[in-house]
Amino acid sequence: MPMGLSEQELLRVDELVAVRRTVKRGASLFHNGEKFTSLYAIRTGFFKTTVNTEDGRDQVTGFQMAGEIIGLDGIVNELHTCDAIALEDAEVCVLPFDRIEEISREINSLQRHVHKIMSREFVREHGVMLLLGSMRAEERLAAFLLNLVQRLQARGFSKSELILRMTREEIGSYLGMKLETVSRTFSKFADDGMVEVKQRHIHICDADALKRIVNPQICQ
Amino acid sequence: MPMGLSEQELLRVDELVAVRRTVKRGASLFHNGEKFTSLYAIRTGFFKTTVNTEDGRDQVTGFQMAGEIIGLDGIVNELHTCDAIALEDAEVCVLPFDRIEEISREINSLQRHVHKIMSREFVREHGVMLLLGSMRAEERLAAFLLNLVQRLQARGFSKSELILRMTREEIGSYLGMKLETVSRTFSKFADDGMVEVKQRHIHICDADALKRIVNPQICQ
DNA sequence: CGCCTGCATTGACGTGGATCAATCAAGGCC
DNA sequence: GGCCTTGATTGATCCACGTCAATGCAGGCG
Repeated sequence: MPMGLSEQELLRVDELVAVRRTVKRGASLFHNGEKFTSLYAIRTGFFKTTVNTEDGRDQVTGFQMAGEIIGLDGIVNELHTCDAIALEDAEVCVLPFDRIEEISREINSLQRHVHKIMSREFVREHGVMLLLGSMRAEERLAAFLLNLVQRLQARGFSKSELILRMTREEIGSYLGMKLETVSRTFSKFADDGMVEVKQRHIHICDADALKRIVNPQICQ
Repeated sequence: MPMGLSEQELLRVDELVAVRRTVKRGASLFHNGEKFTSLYAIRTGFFKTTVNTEDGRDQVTGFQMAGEIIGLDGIVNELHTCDAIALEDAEVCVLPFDRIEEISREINSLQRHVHKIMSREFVREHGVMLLLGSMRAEERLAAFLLNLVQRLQARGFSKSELILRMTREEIGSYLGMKLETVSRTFSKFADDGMVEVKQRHIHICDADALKRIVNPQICQ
């Protein structure tokens, strides 16, 4: 949330984030095709977003954790164009979009903040496109792990220990590979001593080695 | 541009789009790392945007034509995070971003319009992620051609005839495949009588067949 | 004009990851 | 406890696409 607001401005923002909603593990926050009214700020829990085409193709477009915003795709057509599914019990703030627009007309720093959130999402998606378009399986999984652990660390969790909230299949869908390949690549990383893998419990032993996989040139 | 503005509002918007800039073929509109100040609305010409990592990886993230907006990625960090290169001589409107924010605080429909432009870009990128993550080479190229021709048609051009402004390598970079595969896939489409290909001149003979490649189930 | 340069095409071959399939581990439930 | 379901691992095989390399084609220029 933006900084340096007056007391009155803070009140306005507070009322924006007043409404909460809980989502059980496996349940959806919104579905493809539903009317778009609000963005959602994740307070606790973990989500995936998936797009699906008429012909049954289906892909995970992102994993979101506490502090992140979902629903941005719905603004254009006032319809959500993806599904948001909770991967563990979650709580979100409901942010009615017309209220966001209204308040951000009054508070410049909120307006700027909203724009930055959107822009950050572009940068993230460009990263995913780079990953999907130009990396090999090992590079993808290494990049994925490093990204996850970095975001968790920013939230105060360990930078070497994590529990995956998603299945191998969901990871594969996100990274454009099959679940078997995800599993094999985890095993290879484990054989090479870079990580320890016990189902969804991951211990990163050698983050630098993972970085070297993603960035062979730079990290020598 | 948004509709239903008063005369005075129109004046405000007009002054926003007053400054023009021309970009020669091969030249850049902005570069990765440059300070972000403005969005750009393409008036004429054709651009590609590319992201590049420190280690020399490089990927085309999109092709933009008249009427489309580039530069959205720069907002977060006030730095551009990709390059925009003109693929033919081009002219753009320079839209200083702080002016956009200022005016959209006054004119609700402009604010909404800006948000929709951003959101549309998310939807587009989700489509690209789906393509990169789950489609095979023929499906990718068919989807690419259909998308291009549809956008050209919306601008009043033929829906069956087009001239590619980019090389096979750039297409491949965008679609996550090698230029040889792009070329071979074009040849295969030509053999099957779906398109005629003469270098960069493309004639689409059977758009439905292309659609069936992308969407086997639906289009029978 | 012939030469050069930058794309594009095409062929031969190798490989990374998909596919198919069996087995295993961990809950959840009666 | 035994049973069932869901997800993960691992092996064997296959093929789509990448790689390497030769050739063709068009435009620009001395």
